[in-house]
Amino acid sequence: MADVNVSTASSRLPGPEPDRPGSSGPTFDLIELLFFAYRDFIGDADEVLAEIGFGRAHHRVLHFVNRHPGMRVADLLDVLKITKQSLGRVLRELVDDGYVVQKAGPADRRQRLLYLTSKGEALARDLATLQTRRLARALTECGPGARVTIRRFLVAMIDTEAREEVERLIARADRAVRNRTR
Amino acid sequence: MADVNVSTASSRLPGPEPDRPGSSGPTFDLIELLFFAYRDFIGDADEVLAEIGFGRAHHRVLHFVNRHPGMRVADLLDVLKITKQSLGRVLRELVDDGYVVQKAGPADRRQRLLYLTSKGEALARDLATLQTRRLARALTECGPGARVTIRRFLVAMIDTEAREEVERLIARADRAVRNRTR
DNA sequence: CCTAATATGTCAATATGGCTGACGTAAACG
DNA sequence: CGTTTACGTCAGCCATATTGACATATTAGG
Repeated sequence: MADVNVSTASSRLPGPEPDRPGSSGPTFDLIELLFFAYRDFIGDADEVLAEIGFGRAHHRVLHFVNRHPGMRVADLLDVLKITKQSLGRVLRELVDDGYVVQKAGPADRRQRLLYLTSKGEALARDLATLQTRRLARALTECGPGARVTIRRFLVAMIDTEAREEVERLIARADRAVRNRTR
Repeated sequence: MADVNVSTASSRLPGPEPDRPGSSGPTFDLIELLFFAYRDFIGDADEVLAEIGFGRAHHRVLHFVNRHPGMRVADLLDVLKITKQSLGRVLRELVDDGYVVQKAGPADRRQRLLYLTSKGEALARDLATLQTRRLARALTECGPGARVTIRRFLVAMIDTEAREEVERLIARADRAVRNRTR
């Protein structure tokens, strides 16, 4: 893999050379801020989840099923990029506890399309509210127009190969929400 | 290519509608983008780390010790917000493999001040380079001025109680780096 | 000086959330 | 038919986190 070359190539001694890639560069503080920001962003929901014995894995499933009612298990695996064995455990707990239901696909009955129960929707809404609140607060502090910049930045941070799919995913979910609330 | 779609997508109106009361909120897409952006941001380093049998925990320690040479174990625990038992294992591996050294504090000899070896610095630099490169690319795509907005956003996402400490941490590290490279 | 507090390390047990490999079952497809 | 697809599941492993208890050195205070 190309990363091996990176590792060996830059194994020179650290010195006061002017072109040190890690030297406070213009983005070094952003690395740390991203770490702290993401930790706190996730932390809100973690507390709620811990109370009912769930973790982040459950949150991710709740979130995406909520955004994409009727999505297939395979789709979820693709989005989360985990194995079906890993997902299986989490999904079973969510189903057993009455947060998620699975219905056979109308056209292809092998599919187990995923939906949230009202209980699941309530939890997903609570979690989303916490994160939305933090985001809204942050956006307010950044002033108007910041949203567009920040959205563009987040997209630009995603692997170029994955961007298109992510954008499609979001657009499709937004369309679904529009239909539901119409 | 994908970039065309991205630019058209992000020049569109973001989200369903800018401000819709009672809906899933205008920040819903940002929740997902943050998830994907952070995953890919971390993913670069994960690959390198996996090759030498390390994980994210090692990365975090490398990063902060690199930024704060001579920091105490207690400081690290405070920053990472994990238990010393968890840190212990990771730290031992890093020391055993020659990435980190511990020296007794000059004033208080109970302290084991943490430093990177040149080997540790090389690895930390490699990892930082990957993340810095992604960040720099993303900032470029966002145009000039975006950096300020994004930095402000990331700070605003941090718990208000923790912000001051984080800002101090970053400022101190930047100062240290400036002194080292002078 | 002795005791208490501090900084750190470590042992043991446990949980979560990933992973691989192998196998089963039902349904669709050709 | 037989093959492929969509999904589930069993068994075991690994990484990272947790709590609780205890050990050791060193500093600080009455």
